[in-house]
Amino acid sequence: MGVKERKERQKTEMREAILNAALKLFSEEGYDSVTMRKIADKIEYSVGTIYLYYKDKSEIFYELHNRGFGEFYKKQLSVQHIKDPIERLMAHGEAYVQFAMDYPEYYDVMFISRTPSKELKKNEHWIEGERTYDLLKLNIKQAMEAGYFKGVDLEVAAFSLWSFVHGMASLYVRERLMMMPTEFIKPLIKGALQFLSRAY
Amino acid sequence: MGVKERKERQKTEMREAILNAALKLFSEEGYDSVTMRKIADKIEYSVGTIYLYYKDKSEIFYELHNRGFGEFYKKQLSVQHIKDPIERLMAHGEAYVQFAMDYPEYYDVMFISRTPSKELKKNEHWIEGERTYDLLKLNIKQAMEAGYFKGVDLEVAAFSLWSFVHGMASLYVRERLMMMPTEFIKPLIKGALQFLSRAY
DNA sequence: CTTAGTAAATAAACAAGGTTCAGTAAATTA
DNA sequence: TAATTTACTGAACCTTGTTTATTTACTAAG
Repeated sequence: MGVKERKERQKTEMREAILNAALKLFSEEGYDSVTMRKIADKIEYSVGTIYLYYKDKSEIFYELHNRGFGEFYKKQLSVQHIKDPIERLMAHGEAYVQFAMDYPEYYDVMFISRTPSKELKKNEHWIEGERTYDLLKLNIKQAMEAGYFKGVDLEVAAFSLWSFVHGMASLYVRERLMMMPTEFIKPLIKGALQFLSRAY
Repeated sequence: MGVKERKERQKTEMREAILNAALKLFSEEGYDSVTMRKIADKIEYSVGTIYLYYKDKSEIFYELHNRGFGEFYKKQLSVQHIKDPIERLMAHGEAYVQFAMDYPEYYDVMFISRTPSKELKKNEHWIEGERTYDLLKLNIKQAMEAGYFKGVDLEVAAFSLWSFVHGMASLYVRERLMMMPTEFIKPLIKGALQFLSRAY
């Protein structure tokens, strides 16, 4: 009788397998050069099978995009217990970059990869990102209440901090820091976060 | 006779025509949705003809990319006349981001795209970039001599400033600012540059 | 245990795009 | 004018996303 249940389970397992294969391939080669046939090969099924589980290639992308944001948000929350608003902001920034370094594939899909089908879901999928952006703004606001960021507009501050960490993250993920010795990168990032805090 | 000369001239004219058509199309529709057939249509020749002048689609792109790099460096230099080191640094940053906004396709290959041919041009490529990174360091050093950046390591400062402008540029180029009204983006960038200068 | 019906998976086919190449036309040279 | 070289063409090839007709595997009723 557990037939229906088993089928459900198998269906999600299949969707999972496709997703895993796709994530690996996307981060290794980028959206464009990943073909449906490569994904099919990786999971050892035929091409057509994938279309029984996902509408098209971009749907796979968006699913990964969403999961990435889920993980991401959790990481960001893990820093909220810190009392001092400045320390919390620093930790927030460090968690951001650390996420990119730990899960470069996800970071790539979330913030770097060219998004397929331009107009299609433009608004809808930013909602995911908005949560974490709001968290950043909250932390900045609290720092403001503690006397920091004097005379700075909240939107400007949020945009600045985001740009800053995204800059480091994306240079790292897309291997534009190759001319720096690996062991210097982490200290450089820490130093940069400290440098930025001079502006708080 | 000027036959040879005329042929040379016609050859460069043709290459130029292809480049112009391609640039127009690239900036209108983006690299991926520009087809060789569209370029051919635009210059009113057959598809195959293009391959007599350029090895492949990416060569057209790289040619444009190189021109972009030239423009880039010029843009950066155009700011060097500014006396005040802080104003100069601000203008430097603004020129950086403005370049990315004016030539998003160029910026993309220079600093975002995964490098297609592995080692092939990696070094040569970065040498181009190094020029402008050195320019940034020079400007920071001069600001240091004028009493700014007290207690900040030069490498950290350069990395920070680069990350910052690259962050803004790449969010813009890869369309991650879609949730902001277009007319707010420019002021936001200006505000961010001003905010960063508090750390100087 | 059979068998009709359903679900899952496949292979083949299509369209669109980058690229190649055999052939044609035009220009040049002799 | 004839031979040769150069420029160009467009059909054909290959890859990739997607669809569809068909086959295979499974399920459940009789």
